[in-house]
Amino acid sequence: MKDIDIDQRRKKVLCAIVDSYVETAMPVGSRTISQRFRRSVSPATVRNVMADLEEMQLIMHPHTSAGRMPTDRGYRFYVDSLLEPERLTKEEESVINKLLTRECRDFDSLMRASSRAISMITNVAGIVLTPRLKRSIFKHIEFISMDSSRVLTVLITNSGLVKNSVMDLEDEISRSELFRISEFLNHELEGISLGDIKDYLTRRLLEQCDSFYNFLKKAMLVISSPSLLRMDDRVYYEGTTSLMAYPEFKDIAKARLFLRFLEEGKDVLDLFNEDMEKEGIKVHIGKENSCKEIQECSIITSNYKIQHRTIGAVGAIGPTRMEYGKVISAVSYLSEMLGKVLEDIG
Amino acid sequence: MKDIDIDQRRKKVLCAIVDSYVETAMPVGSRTISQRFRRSVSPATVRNVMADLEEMQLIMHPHTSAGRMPTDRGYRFYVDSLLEPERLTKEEESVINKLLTRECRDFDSLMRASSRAISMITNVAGIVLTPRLKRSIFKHIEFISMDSSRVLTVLITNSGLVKNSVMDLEDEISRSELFRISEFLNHELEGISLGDIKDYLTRRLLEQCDSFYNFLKKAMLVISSPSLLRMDDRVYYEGTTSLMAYPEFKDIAKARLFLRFLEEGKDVLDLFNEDMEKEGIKVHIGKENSCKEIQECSIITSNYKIQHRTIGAVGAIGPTRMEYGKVISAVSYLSEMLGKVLEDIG
DNA sequence: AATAGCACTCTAAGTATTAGAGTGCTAATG
DNA sequence: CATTAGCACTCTAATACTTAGAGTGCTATT
Repeated sequence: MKDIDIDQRRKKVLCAIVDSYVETAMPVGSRTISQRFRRSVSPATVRNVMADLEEMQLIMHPHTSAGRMPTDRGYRFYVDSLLEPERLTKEEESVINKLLTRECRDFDSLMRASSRAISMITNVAGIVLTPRLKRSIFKHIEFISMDSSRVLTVLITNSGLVKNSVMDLEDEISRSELFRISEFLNHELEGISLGDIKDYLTRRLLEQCDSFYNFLKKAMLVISSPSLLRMDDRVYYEGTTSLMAYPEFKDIAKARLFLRFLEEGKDVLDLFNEDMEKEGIKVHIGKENSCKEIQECSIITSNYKIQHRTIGAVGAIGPTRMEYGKVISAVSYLSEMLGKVLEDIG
Repeated sequence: MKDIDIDQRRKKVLCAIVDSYVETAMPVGSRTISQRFRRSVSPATVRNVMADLEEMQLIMHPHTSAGRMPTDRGYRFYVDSLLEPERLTKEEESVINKLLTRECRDFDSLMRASSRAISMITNVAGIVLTPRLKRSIFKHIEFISMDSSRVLTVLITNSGLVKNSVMDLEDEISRSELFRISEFLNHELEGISLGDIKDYLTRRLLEQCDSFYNFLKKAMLVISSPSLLRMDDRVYYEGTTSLMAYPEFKDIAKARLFLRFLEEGKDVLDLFNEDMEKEGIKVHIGKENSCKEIQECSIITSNYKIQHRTIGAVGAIGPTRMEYGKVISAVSYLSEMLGKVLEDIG
């Protein structure tokens, strides 16, 4: 190893430190690294390299006589520059495939199966956001009379999401009118994204006059029913129990704060929504996260798409000390598969 | 206190031990009890009573020089004979009411709000089972064409549960036939419980002959679509994070087993299903539970009803050391309210 | 530049000590 | 006779003390 570029060696050492620390959760000593390289370098040399890496703030000391562990910056460098892309094994892929196809009948199950799939393969918590209603595309609407004053609206989107909501009509609109409205909407809104519907109808409204005007207005009233297009974006997560086995969560108070953070859901939702604007795999490491509850955690996210349109996001969360390679591949693969499954059932 | 029936005193002491232990989680000494009775009895006397209670296996010693704590039998006696029924405060009731009415638009939210309501008020985990499909009553069915081969079935029950499921038709049944089938079913099945539908149709089938026979057979095929009446009974639970604050869960390994137990869900479902056959509030204390993961926990369950028919169950789970009075009232009140809310939206 | 050697540091695990909370028993008391 | 005071005894949990060993950083050597 003598004639290797010094920077190359630094990289290798950092890599070894990360790998070893991820595996054992113990600060890594120079002896260990030396052995990892089959003694082709002495511990003393490794110590010198380590001193350099520490100066670069890529690794740190918990105390004088302890080994080194990666800093957030260290992980960042590892993820950006050292990690070569890997694929899940055939077995792992088939676990995901089976789970998704088995549970795809019902939307709720599919979401839960997806988050469970990630957590099973990566051993960290899996997170799945339901398809954003606003990004989904209108497919069909149908009104079903429940009793004298109430109507069940069934809205079908291209993501296979069927949204039921009950409307109180109070006799403003007759049944026959409602039937005409549904015919009109089904014809008119084909292929329009739910987020654009109101704008679209408003524009139509301005173009029209007289007799059709009132009809359109009623149609608009119906489609604007608060519960119908209301965001009920939900965060599914699973696998927190596996997380509790990590030494990082041995302090139950910390574990509790973390769980509360997930249970609360708001911040998770915001984070994922923000990430959804960007393409590809996103990685947030430790202190890079603005929420203090998860500053010792890392989050990996990815979008899933239907017909090349991003409609939702999946991800994983666990301690900063995680197997980034595997988690990234799992999140990536799942996002792809979930898109496909949704496309099939949509 | 001298001239009080000796049994009466034992009861009071047991009661005091339970109350104090529930509050502090520390074994209760004779001094403490004596003070609780404003020194009307001396610690020595209390010690004698305690010795009796211990002989009856209602309380125990963790070790010689520690105070007493209730045994499972002790809690059982406390719950059955000592606890007088209490009501939630107006504030607590209004917390439940607000939560349920605010989240009642959508079924999933309602279930989650219910479990959260229990956990918020009792500080233990709240559990809610979705209305059993088989116990619900048929209200309306509608078929919506999705594409050439698939049909979305929308089944509405009296519990407001709207069940969507997709059917692959493969041209066995024409659209017009399907329409006639829905009209037939809507007319015929009014008021029949979903669990009885198959039997009912089979009976009808045997009565009929010739032309109508084939029609009935197709109707039956449709209603028997595996995903339609398939049990997808689900367990909602919330409030596990509050649970983690209890000293009982300071051992993270135990906490993990417990969480896994809930996450798994199967055993919870079985337990609640079994309890559903019985009326009123059911209490399972510690070792009375057959699942070893929860033998240091107690479970309180109650049914909820629509039109006097039991269709589901709610409950709470926490450490045996819980405020039984409050938890029982909360579960009881919630089950009542949930039934009402479901009746309203059904 | 790489390595061996060595003094030095710090933790974590094990051991010892001790204060005090609480008991159970016995004898005294109204 | 039920109740109580007194007292010796027990056990825990907290604190302090000790020590082995893992690992470093520096210096001298190859």
